[in-house]
Amino acid sequence: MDYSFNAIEAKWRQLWQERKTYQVAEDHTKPKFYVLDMFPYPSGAGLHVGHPLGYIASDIFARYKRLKGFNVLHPMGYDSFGLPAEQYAIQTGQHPAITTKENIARYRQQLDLMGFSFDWDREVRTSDPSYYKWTQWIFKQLFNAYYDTVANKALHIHQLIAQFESEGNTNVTAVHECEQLFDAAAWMAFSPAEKEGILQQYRMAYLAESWVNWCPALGTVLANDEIINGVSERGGHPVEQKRMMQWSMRIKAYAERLLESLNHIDWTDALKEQQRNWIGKSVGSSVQFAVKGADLQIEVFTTRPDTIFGVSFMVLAPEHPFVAQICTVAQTNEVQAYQQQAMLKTERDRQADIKNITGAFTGACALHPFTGQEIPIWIGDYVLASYGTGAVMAVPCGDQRDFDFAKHFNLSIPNIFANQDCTEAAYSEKDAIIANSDFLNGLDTKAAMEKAIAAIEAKGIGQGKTNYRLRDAVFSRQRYWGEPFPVYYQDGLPHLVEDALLPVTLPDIDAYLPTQDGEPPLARAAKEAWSIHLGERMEYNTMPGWAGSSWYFLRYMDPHNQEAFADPEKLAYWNQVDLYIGGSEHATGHLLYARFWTKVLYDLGFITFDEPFAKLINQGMILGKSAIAYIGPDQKMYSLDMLPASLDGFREVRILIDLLNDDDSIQLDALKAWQPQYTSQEFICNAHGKVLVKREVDKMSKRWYNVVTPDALCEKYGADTLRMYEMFLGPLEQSKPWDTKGITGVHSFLKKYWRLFYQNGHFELEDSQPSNIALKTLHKTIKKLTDDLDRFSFNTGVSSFMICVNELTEQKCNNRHILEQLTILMAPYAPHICEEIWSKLHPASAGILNAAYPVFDPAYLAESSFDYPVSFNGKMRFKVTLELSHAIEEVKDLVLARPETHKWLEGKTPKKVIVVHGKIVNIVL
RNA sequence: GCGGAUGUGGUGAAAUUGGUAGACACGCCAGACUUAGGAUCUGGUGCCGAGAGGUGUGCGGGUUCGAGUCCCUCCAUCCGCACCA
Repeated sequence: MDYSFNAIEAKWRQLWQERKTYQVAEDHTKPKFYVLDMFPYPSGAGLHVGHPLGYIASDIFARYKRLKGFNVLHPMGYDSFGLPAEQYAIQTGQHPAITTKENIARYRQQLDLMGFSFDWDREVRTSDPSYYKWTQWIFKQLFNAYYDTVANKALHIHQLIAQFESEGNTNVTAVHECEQLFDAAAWMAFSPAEKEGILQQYRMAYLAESWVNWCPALGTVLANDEIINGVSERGGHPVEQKRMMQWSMRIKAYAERLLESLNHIDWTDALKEQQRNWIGKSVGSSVQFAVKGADLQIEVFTTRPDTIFGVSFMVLAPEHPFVAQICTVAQTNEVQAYQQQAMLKTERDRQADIKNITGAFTGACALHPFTGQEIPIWIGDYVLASYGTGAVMAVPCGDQRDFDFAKHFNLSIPNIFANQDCTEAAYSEKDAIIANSDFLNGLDTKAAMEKAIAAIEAKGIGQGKTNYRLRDAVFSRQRYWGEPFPVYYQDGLPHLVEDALLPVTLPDIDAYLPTQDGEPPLARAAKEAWSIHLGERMEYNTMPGWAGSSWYFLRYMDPHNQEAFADPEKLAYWNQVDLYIGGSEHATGHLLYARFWTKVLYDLGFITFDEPFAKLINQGMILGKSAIAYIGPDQKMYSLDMLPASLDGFREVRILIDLLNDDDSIQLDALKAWQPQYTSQEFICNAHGKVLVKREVDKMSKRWYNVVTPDALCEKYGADTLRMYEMFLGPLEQSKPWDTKGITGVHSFLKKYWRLFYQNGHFELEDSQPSNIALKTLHKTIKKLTDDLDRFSFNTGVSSFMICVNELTEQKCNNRHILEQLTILMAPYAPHICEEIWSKLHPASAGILNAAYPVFDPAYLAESSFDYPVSFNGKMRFKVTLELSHAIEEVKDLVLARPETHKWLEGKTPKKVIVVHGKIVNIVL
């Protein structure tokens, strides 16, 4: 009987749904296991074969854990706020909610085809008011929190206010930006506006000015990737750097904890390293340099206070607030011109372009704090306003960028290292002895640092300091399709909307664009359009994409709760995510923010764990294979093998891969029908009358015409085949190109597996005691499979099944026990076919996931002899089968006595013979 | 520029702890069955060589009895870099 996968899969999809096979609830009699996928943004293009890769892996693992007796939480939802829907709305006027709903429906349809064991009753959508009500609620907790450096955790802002009221802020131990000192009386005398202004400098969620990419023509802020070569991607308008009042999150307060607890989670070293670098801890010192003839102190942060005597100039970021004040009249034009120029560059451009050294002299000088020497103050765009203090003390002999700058502008490069030459390049190693440095002479870096910091502190011009590259996270977006803030303004001050009035829902507006005067789209909403309208106005910004995704894993635990973001008992039961699978592109965005919010919620007592994802695996990207055709100067399309030696005047065009035959030739009629420019295309065919294309690996994307969707493959080969093939492609973590051709191998394998159960066209199994050889095959497979699953090696798992089925076919095995055990092993990978077989084996069973996972017995694999590979100088020459009972010395003698050994010895005496028992023999000549 | 990853047959890959390189598939070649094949089955297939054999894991060095695996240098490709998600 044939393996009719379409019928089988449709049947089980329906039965699983009817029986609610994958619904879970808290069950204290079983150990819990939480398997999570990074939820998708539902784009208009639907899913391509790359998207489900991680979902298949996590589904296999979730099913495996269920078979192992765990209560498995395996949910799915949608990260459904985002720019693409908004852009589409701008173009068409269609409300993003409609687009989003349609896209989700399409995603769901595609996901259902693949047979995932998601508990869909727990679905969440970040754009659903019942969900973002709680995103707003969490924002409120952040607004009402500050970070106490002694308790080393976030505390409620009431505690801070109480302290202000009783003693002012002189003894406050909080992370803040408040430079003003006040006592209790002064605090009590402040106006509400003054009080709030001060509190903003302590709150975890606060309003402050930040630098943004402002596009005046579009009236909006742009992301770096919306800017191409300094102009907006849409429309090509100029973009400039601008300060703007924005909501921010004080994630910097958590820098040390985010760094430290990386040591306690099971993520790859690569990913942890990326987060460590992102947080960018550096230990050094702050130093103040007085400006000559002005009452100004320029503060710098340096990681090398030991090199302070090597300072020969200073560089400020072009945006540094002092620039205008210190610039001399003579230099004003040059400096302003340079500022203009720098303003047009994005930060990334400024960092990437180190070949073009640019800068301008302000005309002003600073005074060296120890020598009193005059130090010219320059501005240069290699210094970033957003890192450190936006100013550096330049030590050209010790820092390559400073060195290059000095060379370019002909500034002096004093050498402060004994026995190091600094005429050609800076010496940035930390192993030199300091010289020409007054009281630091003769010290090594470490000792010099300590002494320099002590001197700096003694002089009162700075202190030892730890700096982090991590910046506070900007939390406002001037967009429509995001969470509204639970905030209104009264007398110009932000106030929170009370809990009972949440959620503040998105008001309808007439166009999804900024207003004429550059206000965000929500400023267009009429008062009545808001679900709540308080004070003078509501907050017009919306939250960023990462707001909803920073806590969604918690909502899955209790998705319909209307009283809390989740029931504390359920939070305690499901606890951390045990396995999280998703793309590595989220390494420093989502994964850091989710850790941050988790820690805040932990500090405030809402959850009992302070890391969200105990174990994390990154799946690689599936790439597409584009089809590239060549069009000659004569406008004819040339077959790849008909191209002339010189391609002058030729252009490459990408054509839809669906228009190709298996041999990479174009279906010419289909091409002509595809796009109007090809309607009367002429071709230069090869000798076989074909037009071949070149295949090239690109990102899988609509724009390269190389997208392969799961739908058609499910239809043609079945979901089980597709699931196994995606796993078979290679290691989960690696990127790899998609090639549909290979899928037939996996499909044949499933057919071969199916045939094992059939004799003369009937489903028929024999019940006798299984043979030793079949038991050996089975147990070898059990061992390999469990080992592979434990290290998340899904591709080798599929190979093991193939080997097993090949061997059982060879053995003509039709034994019930063997095939039943194999079926349980395979159920996580190919759930439909295994469920179908299981239902034939056990018609009364509630489903294969209730079966017991096979247990490995090493007794079946015991061997008495081994094929020793015999190598000469490490090259394997022949094999000798020997009993494993032979000791090492006996093996050596037996091998040396062999005639083959004599042949390879070529009359020489072995210098050494190495025998590793049960592994190898190596004879050294 | 900074940070991370990856380089093994024609292709996707395997080799889990330093111990037989290329398992398992795709493709290709030869054959069987068939009216037919995008079905099924059998055999072969890293490269050079008629063969013996030589050679081979991005390049170049090193450690070791033994290196795809460890160390150093270089090269190439991909991903991220704070408002794409």
